[in-house]
Parts: sequence; C-alpha cells; structure tokens
Amino acid sequence: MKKLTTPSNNPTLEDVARHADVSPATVSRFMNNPNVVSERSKKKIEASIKVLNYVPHAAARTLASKKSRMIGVIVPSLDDTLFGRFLELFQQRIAEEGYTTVVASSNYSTENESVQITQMVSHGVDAVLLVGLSRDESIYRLLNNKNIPYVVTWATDALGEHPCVGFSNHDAASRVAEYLVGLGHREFSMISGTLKGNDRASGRLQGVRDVLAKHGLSLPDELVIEGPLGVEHGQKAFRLLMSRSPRPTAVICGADPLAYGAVFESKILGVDVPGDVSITGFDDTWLGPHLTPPLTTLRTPQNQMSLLSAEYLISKLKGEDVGVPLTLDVDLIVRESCSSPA
Amino acid sequence: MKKLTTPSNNPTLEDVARHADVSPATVSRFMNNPNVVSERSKKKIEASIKVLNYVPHAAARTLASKKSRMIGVIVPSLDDTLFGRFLELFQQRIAEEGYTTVVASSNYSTENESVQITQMVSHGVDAVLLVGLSRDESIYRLLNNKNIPYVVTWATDALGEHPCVGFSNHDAASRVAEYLVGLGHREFSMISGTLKGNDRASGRLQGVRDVLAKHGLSLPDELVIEGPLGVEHGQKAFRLLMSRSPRPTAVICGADPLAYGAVFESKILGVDVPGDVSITGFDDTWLGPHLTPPLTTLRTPQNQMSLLSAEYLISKLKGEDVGVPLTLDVDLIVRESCSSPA
DNA sequence: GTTAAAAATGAAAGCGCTTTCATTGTTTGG
DNA sequence: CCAAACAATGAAAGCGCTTTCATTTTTAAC
Repeated sequence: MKKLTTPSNNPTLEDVARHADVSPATVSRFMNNPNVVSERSKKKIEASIKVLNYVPHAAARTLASKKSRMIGVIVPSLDDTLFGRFLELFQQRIAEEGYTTVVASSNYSTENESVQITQMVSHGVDAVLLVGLSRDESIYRLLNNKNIPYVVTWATDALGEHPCVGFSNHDAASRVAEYLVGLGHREFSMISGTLKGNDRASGRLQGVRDVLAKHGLSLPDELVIEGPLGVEHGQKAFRLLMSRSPRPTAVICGADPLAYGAVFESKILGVDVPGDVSITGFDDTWLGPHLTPPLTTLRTPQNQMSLLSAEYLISKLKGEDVGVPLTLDVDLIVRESCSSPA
Repeated sequence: MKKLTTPSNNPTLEDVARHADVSPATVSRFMNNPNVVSERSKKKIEASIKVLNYVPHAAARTLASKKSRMIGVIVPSLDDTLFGRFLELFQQRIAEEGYTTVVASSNYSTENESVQITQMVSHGVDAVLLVGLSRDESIYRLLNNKNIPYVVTWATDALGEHPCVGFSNHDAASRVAEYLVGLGHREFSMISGTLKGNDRASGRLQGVRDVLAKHGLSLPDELVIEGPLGVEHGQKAFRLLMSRSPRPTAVICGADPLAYGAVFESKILGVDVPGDVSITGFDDTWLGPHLTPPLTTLRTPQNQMSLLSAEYLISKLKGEDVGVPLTLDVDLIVRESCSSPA
C-alpha cells in the first residue's frame, strides 16, 4: 500500500491547485476572498473543486488562520424545548454570517460546563455563548486570555463585568410575587430549580423574597422545594407543599415544567386550581395555554435574547466596538391559574 | 508590539516543553499516552501545564493526527424534547470515551442537512450520527470516501446498505393501525409530518395504509393532513379533519406533538375523545400520560437507540469489526384516548 | 562488570492550509 | 512608447501538534 499522489481519496488544496494549474496560494485566495482572483483562475478552480470533490480541511484552516468560524454554545440542558428553540434561532442567524454553531449541554453542572468550555476553546471556537452568570472565575480568565468574545444570556450582570443579553431574574420573579400579593395571598411557597451554582434560580428566589419582605411577609425555607427542573420534581414538590400546614395558597414555580408538574399533581390530589391554590410558572413555554387551568406565567424574551446575543457576537467578531447590550423586558402573562385566596 | 517568546498569552506545547525542560515530543506523549513517559517527566510536565495554563490546540492536533475526537450529530430539530433527551444520553456515553459531541439541527430540511454534514466533515469529525435514512446519495459517498463511520437512527434499512440503529417506522405504524382496526374503526385519517424527504413520516403512513388495505379499508389522500411536526399543525389538521364528511372516527398522528394538538383542539371543538373520535400519538413523549384523556401512543426505543448508536460508533472507531446493529422493538402504549367507534 | 533488551527521549519531517513578500503581467496616462 | 500604478500570481515560511526513527538511558540477566 504505497501513498503516492492519491488525489482520489482525500484531495487537498494542493491537488486542486495542481489540477487547475495554479498555485496553492491562488486556490486559497479563491476560497477566502474570491474577488481577488481573476475570472479565468476562478473558473478553472471551481471546475477542479467539483471534479476532485474537494472539501477543505477546517482544522488546517483554523491552524493557519487562527480562525475557526465556529461559535460554541453551552446550554444547561437540551432536554427542554426552552433552549432548543433558542438554539435554532441563534444557529440560523449565526449561519447567515458563515459561522457554524457547535452546541453542548452541561446538564446543569458547573464542573461539566467547565470541561465543555475548555474543550470548545481547545477546538478553537471564535466565540462562546453561555447561559447564566455563575461559573468559576477561571473560565472567564481563560476566555479573556485567549481573547475569545463571549456573551452571557438569561441573566444580567449588575456589576457590569460580563456582557449579558438577558433580563433580571430577580426583578422578573418580583413581578410574579407582586401580582400574587396584589391578589391577596399571604401564604407563599416556591418550587425552585436547584439553587447551587445557578444564579438564575437563586435570583428568582431572592426576587420573590424581597417582594414578600417589602409587604411584611416571608417565605420560610421549608416552603421552598428545590430540585431538578422537570415535571416530576414539580409533582413531588407540589404534593409535599400541599401537606404542609398552614397550606400555602400560592405556589410560585421557578420554571414552567415545575408548574406543569404542580398542575398535574393538583388533579391527582383533588386540589382545585386556582380555587384552593394559585400556581405560577416561569418562561411561558408552549404548553402553558393548553393546561387546565391555563397557566399564569412570566414570559421571558427568548427570541430576543437569541437574536441579540447572535448580533452581539457577530459585531464583536467583526471587530466593531459594540457596547454592552441592554437589559430586556419581561411580561407577566395572566391566565387562569391564579385567583384571590379563599 | 513585538512578538517574542510570549508564553504568557497563548502557551503552546513547545512552551510547555521548554518550561519543563523536555522535548516537545515528550510533552506530546504525555498528552496522548501518559504511561510511556517517565514519572519524573510526567511530574515536570504536569506542573508546567498548570503554571502556564496550557490548553492544547485541537485543530493542530487534528491536523497532525488526523483524528479530531469529535463526533457530529445532525438532528432534524432541537425544538423538541425528543431529540434533546436522545442527545443528552448519547453525549454522555460518547464523552466517557473522550469524544466531544458536536450537534447541529437541520430544521427538517435535507439541503440544510447536507450543508451541516459537509461542514462537520470539513471540521474533521471522526464519526457522524444521522437521523433517518433518506438523504442525497452524495452525502453517503462523501462519508465513505473520507472513511468516516456513520450510523443512522430512527430507521432501519431494508436493503442493508447503511448501518442503522432503529426500528421500522412502517411496522410501528402498522401496530397502531391494527389496534384501531381491532377496536372496530373503519373511517381513518392521519395527521402526518411533512412527507417529502422524510422516510420516517412516509414509512409510518405506508404502514397504516398497508394494514388498512389488508382489511379492505383505505386512507384517501384528503384524509392525510401533512405539515410541520408541531402542536399547531396538530390543531389545524384536527379541525380540518373534523369538518370532513364522513367524519373519521380515528385520527392517527405521526408524532406525539401532533396528537397533543389534536387533543387540545378537540376540547375547543367540543369533540369527545375517545367517545366521538380516537386519537393516537407516536413516540411516547412525556406529556402523553398527563393529557385528558391520556394518550394512546407508540413507544419508540429512544434510550436504546441513543446508547446502541453510541456503542456502535465507539466500536467502529476502535476499529473493532462490529456487525450491523439489530432492529429494535417498539411498544404500543394503550391509554385512554381510543375506544371503539359509536 | 558486561552485554542484551527494554524504556524513555529527542530531532525532524510533515499534516493542509494561510499569508507575507516578491515577482510577473496588465493597464493607464503622458 | 515608456514609466508608474495596479492587479494577479507564486514561492516559501509557518500555524501547533504528532509520529517515525534514531539515539540515549535504564533495567535485567548472566
């Protein structure tokens, strides 16, 4: 098995050059900046590429040019339409600029996320999109050292240290709590995502607590049930909450799936929603309006975040000096899962 | 701005070697096969890596070794928990072997998919996971030319041309149809995903048709409503179907979200399920049991596919000569959305 | 202590591309 | 018709790593 000139198998740029009877440099120019090569060469090269079935070797390109045209995205979970939709949009916009999106899931684990980010950096991504602010400082250092632009979504940075395209989880949750207080609720409870290492979940909890405090109310720790962000935890937590006495009249959920679970479980327990207890969600995902009762929830600016974060990174990569993006607004979507307490 | 020896910014393997006072080759060995370097060198190198904050340059590695340790996955959509869960599992297993998963969504478009695959190949992925069988022949040629192992999921290949880890969409849909026929239904209809370029959707349709034919029944084209795989299409299609006369007594949905939509719409229309009409789903996704009525659906072996396809690719990458994987079983999950027609 | 075998290392040649710099060919204006 | 300016090209170095091959060091065996 000798390895001679075997353009058959895996043609390289050099094979194309030889076949088109131009220099490798010209082929490279053709690939990167076609309008600097003559029509004549262009035609020949195009033909050769087609004939040889040439596919450029991205790793070699990355190595030589120090640009990978890849953008890394690490989301907490793929097992959720929330980030799925977000990603679709982002990828679409990013693709228009000729970038490839590579995505990985951290499974809501910071350690896992660190590994993923390091791997992406190692693979030479030109930019990174992150969800949430809280992660090891060393990650930010790495990104800064390597001069890799990044943007944080689903959060805002009060300290202004990191570029964020997002909303205030604290204030958003406050909105929900205010609404419920306004309805006359006094006995609150919350079903939350895991708080540790999750600035979004803890921000939401704090938002609720601050509002309650303002009104002379409180949310004791026993009435905050923490767990994974899924329907099952919503169900279990709701069941637990309903066994507490005094029984809370309002269940604030830190994410829609938790609220779904709560509503499902209310059926099983024979608890009337919103008659006996009011339930709220967070994010306004697709199922909300189809639930019985339809879910009152907080709409987060998912599409906006997707697009604006793409825009931000694109500008950044173009070298434009973009300011830090603004904080986005959220909307309280009032449906029928809440009422005044009996 | 001179560029001298600046290990500060972006340390290379050479910097590490210099700092550890060994040759680059030894550092490389340390990175790839630590047990061939002496304890002494190992210690020194480890220390230097830590001090310099060295992150290997994956593109350079790929170029030199012709291995990227990346596995590409192209799914039809990320906007769906179906593939999300699948991906999480796959990624997890693949990571255990030291591979990185890079995922992209084709948005249910074959052209789009071709671009994505080409890009992944260009980026040097070591293997590829694909969903569904139908795509341009040139894609398979590309993969074969470049000698990139791939596996197709959510399908089986009757011709045995491509390695598949999946189930027969045709037979699975047949199961559903048989069940409904057994219940006494005669007037069938189907809400399907887009058929063009989607072997899974068309396989399912054909499966239904074959069973009906066997029983002397038929499914006319007007009673097959084709569209995007979402709740909205399910709703619209169901409404349309209910306006047909004779009104079908069974609505077979090619995917769970379509069935969700149908059930939601039935509430709005005041159509009783399963009294007036029976509805079935496909895939057995999480919402099914929580619907009113709980959805009868067909459980596809998602976790199995995820794990087995990972296993297949891993073996293939290790050079083991694995046989083509087997066809997996599906289960009909009978809940309460079906009954005998009035 | 000596020699053979094994283990650890280093030197150097690429991997496939981009990019600088120098060169050649082509216009344009006087 | 020639110089100046510009457009298009080619030669060659190098991106950061792996890997072969040769060399040195260590260990084992007698």
